[in-house]
Amino acid sequence: MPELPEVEIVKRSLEKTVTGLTIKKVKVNLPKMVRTMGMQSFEDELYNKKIKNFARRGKYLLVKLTGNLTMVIHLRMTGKLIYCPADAPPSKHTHIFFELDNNYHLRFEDTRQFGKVILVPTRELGNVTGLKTLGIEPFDKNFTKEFLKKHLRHKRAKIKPLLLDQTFIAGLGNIYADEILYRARINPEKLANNLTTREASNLFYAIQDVLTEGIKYRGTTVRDFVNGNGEAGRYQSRLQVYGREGKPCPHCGNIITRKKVGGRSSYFCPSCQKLR
DNA sequence: CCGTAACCCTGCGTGC
DNA sequence: TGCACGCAGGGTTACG
Repeated sequence: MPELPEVEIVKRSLEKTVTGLTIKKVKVNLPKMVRTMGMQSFEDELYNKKIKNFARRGKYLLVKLTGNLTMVIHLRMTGKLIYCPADAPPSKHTHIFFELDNNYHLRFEDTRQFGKVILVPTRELGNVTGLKTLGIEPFDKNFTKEFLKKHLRHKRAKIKPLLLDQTFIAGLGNIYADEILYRARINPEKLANNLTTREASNLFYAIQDVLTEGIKYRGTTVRDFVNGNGEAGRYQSRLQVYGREGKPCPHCGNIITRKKVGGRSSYFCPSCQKLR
């Protein structure tokens, strides 16, 4: 499931392959995957637009095009962007074809159809639902341990659901949230305002370190994540707790538990991450 | 303010 | 072997 590191990896691979190319034709097989803001036709508006550059905000990928247009792409759980030769056979879940001027395609595939591609005039990016309410970037210079501590102080929510709240910090999903809490030795159900200064500080470093490692290992492929070239990530081999229910904690050897917290499966070590 | 659940959807694991 | 079922998941929205 693409979280910040996976979206960053997709961004970096597409930057290399499709920057500077021009979209010659767009074919949308599943119209609900697509939306436009203030335009009638997704296909028509994209005709002859050149791909200028890429950006990422939280789990959103932003594709900047000529004509002052931006494509806002959210992969949700199973969305993929694949750069491939025009004659490569499409998968049965390929919903959008972007035909480029070099006889290659950029394709959007999404098994579960939760993803979205929104075409928007760049000046209206601030009106895109989800994007406009995003919280701070984990690698923003203003995201510091003081910032984190200060904002945790008056939150009464459990820390895990809070980490997943995109309007608080942008880009964390279920896998990295569990890995971060494990690294910081914090129980997912601990209330945010009960975290000590030390714990808040540990949490801050865990957020940046775990995400940095996720990027370094090119993302986590649990089911089917691939980058823009169809290559899997390698961070799944580094996971300490996520998906490891019943297995020994790498630190203390006790058994890793799974429990629903805020409606999401949460994996943690009950002895390293005490509620206390 | 916070928690819970529904919604969108397909694939997969489980149990009969 | 096959079928029915339930669960998983991100983010938004609705409701208590």
